[in-house]
Amino acid sequence: MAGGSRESGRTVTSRVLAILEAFEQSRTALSLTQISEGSGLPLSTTHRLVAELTDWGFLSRGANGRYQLGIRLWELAQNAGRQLREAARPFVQDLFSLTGETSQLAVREGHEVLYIERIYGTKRVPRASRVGGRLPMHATAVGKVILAYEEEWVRTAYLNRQLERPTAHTHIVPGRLAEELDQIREQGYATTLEEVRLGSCSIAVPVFHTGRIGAGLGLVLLTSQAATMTRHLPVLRGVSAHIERATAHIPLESLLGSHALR
Amino acid sequence: MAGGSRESGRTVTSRVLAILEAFEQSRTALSLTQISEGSGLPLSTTHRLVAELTDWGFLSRGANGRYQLGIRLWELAQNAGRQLREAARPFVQDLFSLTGETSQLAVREGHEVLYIERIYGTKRVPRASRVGGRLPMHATAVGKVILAYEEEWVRTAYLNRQLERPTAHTHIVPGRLAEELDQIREQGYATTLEEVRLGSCSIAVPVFHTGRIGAGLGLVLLTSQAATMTRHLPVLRGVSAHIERATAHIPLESLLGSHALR
DNA sequence: CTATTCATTTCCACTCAGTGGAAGCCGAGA
DNA sequence: TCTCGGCTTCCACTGAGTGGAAATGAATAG
Repeated sequence: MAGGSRESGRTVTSRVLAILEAFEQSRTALSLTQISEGSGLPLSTTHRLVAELTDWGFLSRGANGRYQLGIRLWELAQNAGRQLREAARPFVQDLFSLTGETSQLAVREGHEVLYIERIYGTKRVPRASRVGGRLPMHATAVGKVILAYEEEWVRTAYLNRQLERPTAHTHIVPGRLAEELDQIREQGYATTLEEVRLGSCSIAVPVFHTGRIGAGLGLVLLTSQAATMTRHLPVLRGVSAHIERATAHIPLESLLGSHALR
Repeated sequence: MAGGSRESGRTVTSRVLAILEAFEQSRTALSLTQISEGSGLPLSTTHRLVAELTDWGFLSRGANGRYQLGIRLWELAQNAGRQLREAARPFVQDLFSLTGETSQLAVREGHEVLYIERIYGTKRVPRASRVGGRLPMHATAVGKVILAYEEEWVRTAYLNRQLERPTAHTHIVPGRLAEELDQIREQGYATTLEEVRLGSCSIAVPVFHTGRIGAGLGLVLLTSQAATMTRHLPVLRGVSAHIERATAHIPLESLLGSHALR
């Protein structure tokens, strides 16, 4: 396993995966040439591999000749972390039903939070996150609450970097952030106010798993609701406790902390 | 492209994909040996490829040494059909909020319905389908409604096979099914009564896209509700119309009908 | 503590699948 | 008709991939 392999050149496997990952950057369908450029592979090689991936349904080709990730890939990937998501989902749904606010569940992946569940209606949607999407930890409530309860070395490593600043309200001074995390751990919840996107604020509580922090459960609200956000705390805590119970028996080592801190 | 390639042996790509697909059969984590058997590859080959997939996060290894599909794969695959799912999701959420019943959206994939959205709370859950899961079309309301509006040759091809029978209530006589499909097209909705699983019934309406049938939108209820199911029709139709409007601009060729009828 | 068994990991000489430059093709526009 | 850009096909070369076999490790019994 040794060091990084990502040099995107040696093995066939790496070429195949590089092709798939090329689709993460752009949200539109890609032409063969674009895939070739995005993956750094010669055109003819790309052509051959793409054709085979398409055969298997891992890529699909639209009417315009462009390619997209295929439904087979999606279908297959639904099995990843399925136990966890299926166990947690109805509770997140309950959280939404009880609050009427955008509800989300996220875990840490490296230096970011990865949203694994997100429920919202057609009404208010100040969306920044999405299921399967990532955001920096220090800009989100779920991220901060996870970071706050993480082991010390994770916190330290995290703060010891250049921190992104999505909006002018994002806290990026390491010292003050460290204090904020301490306070979060004391009070048992985290909040943000327009730190990832203007117009929205958020609040989140921790979800524990086998004694360690496992995930963050939170709500996103319009900034106008910021003052009264904390009224949702009882519900958040109740739902969190339910999720903890429902997922206690599920082995997560494979999901969490696997990618340490890249 | 020519004929089928699935012979699971020739190319490296096929070996890699065979390994990934090995995880679809079993819901538990797999040992190396199991993956080797499941994919039909020699152990040492499996070992090498699995190691590389793990490096990339497409597989992950639990504490017990067993492998599972990795979160990276899931994350990547969230981009497949994302436009469609993100557009439709809040409306399915609304359907759930308005009815309080398990709400689902499904498309046709070959001879089966593939559930792409499913929303339910912690209460009643007579679950048979799941997001990313498949069921035979003739046993489900969403499936029947899709089949009913499909082009003639699709219907014919479908009925011209041995039809599975999950429960004793499943309709599997081709002639009678054809009649039922005609009736569904006339009345504009389909129902089932314990046809996929005892204890539950369902009702579904069509969702059109560029003039053709695109998906099925439905509810699953307890059998005790069967008699009054149709009271949800107005809501179902309203939500369906909203989904049609919201997805009209999204190109779907790449999703639907791609895998004709395997 | 040793023997046995079964799963995983490592090794390495052989060879065929994969490669990619180049040429051919095709459709759109001038 | 000619041109251009992107896609597809071809094919001789070669090193990435292969897989049998042996080493290692973990688990259990004797």
